[in-house]
Amino acid sequence: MGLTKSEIFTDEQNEIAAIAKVLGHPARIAILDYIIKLKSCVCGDLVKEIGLAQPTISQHLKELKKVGILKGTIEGTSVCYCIDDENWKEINNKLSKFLSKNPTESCC
Amino acid sequence: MGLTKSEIFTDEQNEIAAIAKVLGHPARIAILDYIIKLKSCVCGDLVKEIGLAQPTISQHLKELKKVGILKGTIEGTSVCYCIDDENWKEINNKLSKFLSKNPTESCC
DNA sequence: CCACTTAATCGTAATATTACAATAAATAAA
DNA sequence: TTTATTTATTGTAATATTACGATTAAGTGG
Repeated sequence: MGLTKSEIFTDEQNEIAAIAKVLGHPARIAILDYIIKLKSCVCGDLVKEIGLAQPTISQHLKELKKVGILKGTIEGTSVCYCIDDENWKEINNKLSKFLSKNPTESCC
Repeated sequence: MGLTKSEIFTDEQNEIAAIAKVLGHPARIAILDYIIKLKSCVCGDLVKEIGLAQPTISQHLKELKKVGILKGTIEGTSVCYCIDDENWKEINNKLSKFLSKNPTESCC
């Protein structure tokens, strides 16, 4: 046990969950907040800005990249992380679609 | 280690993450899908509908209740779970607000 | 009261996540 | 080449999550 039974859910359910899961950590929200605020790429000052060790930030960035929210381009010795606008839109659509599913009136 | 350093993030960041975290499991998405689809309360047939053991479903329901997405009312020997419409709206707003933060043009 | 049904809780095993020190890899600058 | 600088990776400890069997709790019907 301890392992999610993905096989019993639909692809859509697994996908929504996977996206939400990545957004389910304050460090990753903070990283996105920071990158979005600067409106441009950000490199290793995330480590200074957010109070976490460099390997930890690197790990979080990796997860954000894995679901496609971020993309990183190497710039000399540092790496520039940005929002992947296309994917962000798609992710936004998918989550919004899910969130707008609610019936107006629940029974209890 | 292994414990999230919530203190170093803003309340808003922690809140968004907490909501997303709960949505970050396909079983909980499936539960919500089912409850929303029926447009009315659902009791223990979630256990039949979704292929997970009763204690597991119960655990997931508890987490959905914890962040306020669901509310459960006892009906005789069974329990009726519904979307908490007020909270759902608020959660929708908070997530939508976060997702609409993205600048139109990223740098890389 | 006694069986039955339904859901919550407890205990626990398996796995995942979070965080970081240590180290490696890769480029830049001297 | 050597030395910084920057980021990724590896290894690992602490904690959290997921899932479920066993049990408990609480109501229903006989």
